[in-house]
Amino acid sequence: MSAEETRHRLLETALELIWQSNYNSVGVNEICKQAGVTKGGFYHHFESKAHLFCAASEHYWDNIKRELDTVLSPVNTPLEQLENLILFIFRNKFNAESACVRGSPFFSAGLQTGCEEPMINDSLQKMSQNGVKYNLALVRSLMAGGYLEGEVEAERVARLLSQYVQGLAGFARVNGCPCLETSRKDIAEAFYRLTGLKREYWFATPPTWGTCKA
Amino acid sequence: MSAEETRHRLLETALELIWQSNYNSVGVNEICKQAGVTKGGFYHHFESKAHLFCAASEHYWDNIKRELDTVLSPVNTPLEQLENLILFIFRNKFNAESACVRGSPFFSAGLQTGCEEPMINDSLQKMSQNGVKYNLALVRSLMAGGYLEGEVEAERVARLLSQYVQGLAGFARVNGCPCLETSRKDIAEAFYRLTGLKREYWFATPPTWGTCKA
DNA sequence: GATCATACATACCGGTTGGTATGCTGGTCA
DNA sequence: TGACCAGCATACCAACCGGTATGTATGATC
Repeated sequence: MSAEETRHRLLETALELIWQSNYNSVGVNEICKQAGVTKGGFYHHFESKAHLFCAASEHYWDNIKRELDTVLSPVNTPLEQLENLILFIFRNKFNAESACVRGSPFFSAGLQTGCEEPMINDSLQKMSQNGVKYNLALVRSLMAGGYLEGEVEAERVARLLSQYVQGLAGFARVNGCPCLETSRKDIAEAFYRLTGLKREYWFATPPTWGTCKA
Repeated sequence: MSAEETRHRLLETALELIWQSNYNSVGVNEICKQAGVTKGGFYHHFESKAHLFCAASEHYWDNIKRELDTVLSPVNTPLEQLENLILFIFRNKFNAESACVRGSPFFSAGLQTGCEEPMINDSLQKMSQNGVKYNLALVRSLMAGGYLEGEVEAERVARLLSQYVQGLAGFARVNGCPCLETSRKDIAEAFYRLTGLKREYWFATPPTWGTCKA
């Protein structure tokens, strides 16, 4: 196993484990064991657990960003962008194969709060604000296209969307995820309502990005 | 200090501490120290940390329920109920004096997830579903009063509200809470949008329950 | 072939965790 | 007056935590 691969596996494993629970309850030992790396290896690549977390969150965002840029690509119409984003969030929050809730460790970053490390809080904040930016872009293009009704304050609506997305995973995790179709409808309807999308466009646009497995 | 008072102080302290962070990162020692109770006292009253948590969540819900029954009292009009609930959530999520985010440990229960104890997950689920029930009652009375536009599926909307509330604290915690007035407007607008409240009623109803300090 | 840095592996550390065993103390009751 | 018991207080435990000190295998460089 090469050095780069070791590092990569630590990042991915940390994501996967924190994904399933949270920062505080995932130990370095567990990450190492799961990744097949010894503690010496861990601390060779990362200064501390907090540093790993920050590196992992950046690594995660790199992937997300690439997908989001596709989802919200200008080649798509605003309505398609909206539908694609809904689909994207749905797919990132729920694991269709195992019908369990993954919960997106950083996008819904608040789940991790409560740790004192300022470095981590900064990292989470950056991640969250990145999400708001993409929502803002979407809302603005919907506005420009005349798809929204009433007067819309774009920044506020973008924030509302982020707040909602933030809560999605937590709610689903606590209450279980009995019906994936329901979850997807929930997300869609929340986005329609929160953006103020005109009724005539509700559930009117087939998604163009990727395929929905559920 | 009487036995009942000791127990009560443990419950309250546990709430306060978990409030500020989460279940995993709050230790029994810290709870005891903060409550002025020794470990022997703790384990005299509670079988385990998990048992304390469950008892605390029930204790918390007892208080919340009493407030919610006032907030959503039938003597208030549906619009007043809506505004009161918004105010209630605002006051429970944000601490006006210290301008910090409290985050309501059980109402937005998902913040705590990631611990393996099934007993705790059950407790959180119960708490979350209680919240949905109250949202459902509100939506139904808004429906009956003709305050909503379009066709509304009450259960879904109630769930959307809970999902949103769930995310509020997490988002605010991560991103800070620079302006309380903004936060309150966010909550209000999200509730108006998610319920589908007719535009003519937006920000039209002065709250009747308690007073807003912010 | 000697040198040397990278990339780990192993063993260990002090501190903290949830939990327990036991001792003590003041009030209740026969 | 002595037995009894709830209601703690104190001391302690094994397990685990994040982190470190040190040893070693391996490939590149001169």
